[in-house]
Amino acid sequence: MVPLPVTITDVAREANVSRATVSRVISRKPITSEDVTGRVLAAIEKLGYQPNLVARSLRVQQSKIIGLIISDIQNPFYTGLVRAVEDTAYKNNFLVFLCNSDEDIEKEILYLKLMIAEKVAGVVITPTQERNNPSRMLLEAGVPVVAVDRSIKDLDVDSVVVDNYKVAYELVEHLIQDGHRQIAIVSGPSTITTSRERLEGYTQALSDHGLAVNPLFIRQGLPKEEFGYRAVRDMLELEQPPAALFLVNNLLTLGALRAIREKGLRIPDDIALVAFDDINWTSFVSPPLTVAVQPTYELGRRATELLINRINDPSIAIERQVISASVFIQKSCANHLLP
Amino acid sequence: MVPLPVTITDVAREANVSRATVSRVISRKPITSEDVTGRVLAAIEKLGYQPNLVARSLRVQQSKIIGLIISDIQNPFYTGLVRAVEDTAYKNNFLVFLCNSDEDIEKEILYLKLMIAEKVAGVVITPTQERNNPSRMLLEAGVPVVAVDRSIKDLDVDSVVVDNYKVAYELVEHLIQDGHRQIAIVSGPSTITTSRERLEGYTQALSDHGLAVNPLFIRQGLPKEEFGYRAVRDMLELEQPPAALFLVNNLLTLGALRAIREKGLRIPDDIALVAFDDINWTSFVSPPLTVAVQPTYELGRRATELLINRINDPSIAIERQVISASVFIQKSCANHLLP
DNA sequence: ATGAAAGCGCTAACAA
DNA sequence: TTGTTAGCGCTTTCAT
Repeated sequence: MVPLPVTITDVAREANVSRATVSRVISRKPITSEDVTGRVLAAIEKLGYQPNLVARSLRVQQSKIIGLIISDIQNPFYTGLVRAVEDTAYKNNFLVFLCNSDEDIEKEILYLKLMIAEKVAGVVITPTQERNNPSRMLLEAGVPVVAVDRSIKDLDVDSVVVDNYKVAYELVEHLIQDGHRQIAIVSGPSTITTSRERLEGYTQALSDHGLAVNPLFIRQGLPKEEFGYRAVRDMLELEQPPAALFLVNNLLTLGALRAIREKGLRIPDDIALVAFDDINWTSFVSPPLTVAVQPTYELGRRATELLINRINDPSIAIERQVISASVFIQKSCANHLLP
Repeated sequence: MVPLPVTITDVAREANVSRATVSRVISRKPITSEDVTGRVLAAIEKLGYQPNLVARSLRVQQSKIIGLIISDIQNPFYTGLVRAVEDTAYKNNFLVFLCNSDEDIEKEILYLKLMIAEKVAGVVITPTQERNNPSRMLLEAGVPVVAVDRSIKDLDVDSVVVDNYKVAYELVEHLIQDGHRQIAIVSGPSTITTSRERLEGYTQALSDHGLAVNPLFIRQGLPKEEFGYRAVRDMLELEQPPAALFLVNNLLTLGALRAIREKGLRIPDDIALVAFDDINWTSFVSPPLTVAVQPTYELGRRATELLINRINDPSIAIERQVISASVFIQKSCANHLLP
């Protein structure tokens, strides 16, 4: 019951060679004779030797581990992204540390420090703040970083993002073209890249079409279900409630749907709705929602590839990739006032 | 741009003490004088020292990392579980390696070897196979294991599972009490604990109520959306199609819903349905489905606590915790043939 | 209460 | 082609 770990020394003794030679065989250095290679391999097999990666990491001063710091794995949006990171890491023989930061900058900092302490090879992160981001610590410690989904200002890192401004603009413009004038937005705080950019797309679309921006129709809060519910419920109580809603993410949309249902309103007859993010039950909601589906898997895949490329060659140029989201026009935004 | 890592030696020099003393201060050994402690702390602060956890792990022969091997993070069922594992690990100052095994035993083995090689403190796993499970390797290497959601036969490990047999029995019995006779099941392969137990609950409920078990009504395959779709589509083509369906997980249910909709059938008028797993869009499907909601977060939390307890004291008795799932009876199982 | 020294398992110079 | 040796950064005896 005392599991004595078999080390490289045991293998060396068993194969009658030095530890260095065993090491060479393991790392497939093409400088070992067939005879010796065979003996070592046999000894490894016989003893059931597993190399100690911790020792190797210490010695070579870098590990085959990448850190993934995201806001919340339970958000369906991030699930696909996480899966992509894991898949891509797996293909390249990396393991991944999963860390949930919960939009909490202190928690994010704590995890960043742990990533440095664990000497990870690199980090993929959805930064909580756009400005003054603590990821700077990583760079100072020489750990490559890739920002995904959200950007980091004034920090020279690779990033993979969606064209939030443009897509938001399109969604809102679509509502306008359907004849809507009273369009409200429910968004996250402007410290988050995506929230800020989507809000900008919204206001720009309104003013480009000569529509006034009504402050009562702009709600910003924690981008979670609860806030989506409260914001929409409140706005529906207004003297002049909005006729159309723009929800900037899936959780807010969930909350909005709850408020709308509670109020007994129907989509799109009583209120129109467009939103960011696929919600995998979209096709079961009637009518289907008009949404901008984000390529979450692609985001994660590209971010991880970027990171691994940089790990392999830190000198390559910083890259910023922008992917487009696909807008699916569906019935949820029709305007019943029009013919 | 060359980030020179500051080590314990640098701190020692700065504080004019030995490395041993710095180490003592860091690990809060209560045997350092106030004077020295202060100097060391100041030096750490000044130099921005971060301990190298890899070196520590090598030295103390164990890390503050746990491995999590699950079938697929993209399955909503596992998302809550993963989150719980991460939360609990975080509270206890552990990091977690996220590994997707994809029901692939080879991939599972590869990850298990990596966990051993990385010298993790313990592993939480949803084993792919009930029998002859490769987790044996972990135990032989002295790494504690906790099985969650599924069990491992003939291996002495802690586990946290749901009472699948009982819950399945209840769901099927409910259909029977609603007057259904032609009840089909779509399940996973019997090598997976949960699939086997739920199938057993199904057959037992049928025979306890004097109903024959129709082999045509038992479908087993990869527990994914695609198989759910194919299995239900095929059965609906039968001369004598089933009048009620029992889906043993969320993905299969998704597939079933697709097949049912494609066929133009309505629930429960044309076909009744009960299922395992919450599907977060349940409340938006009309009518709401009768489902057994599994306490996924609780599963993950308890499993991780069990694991950490065992890491702290390997001598404690093996524990098997069984949690109950909550059955939500909703309209999806009503029998239109009855008054 | 503190320091000196050894060693965790591995890899990489350097020698042979 | 192979072996010898040193050392990655840390903790922990054992002295003092």
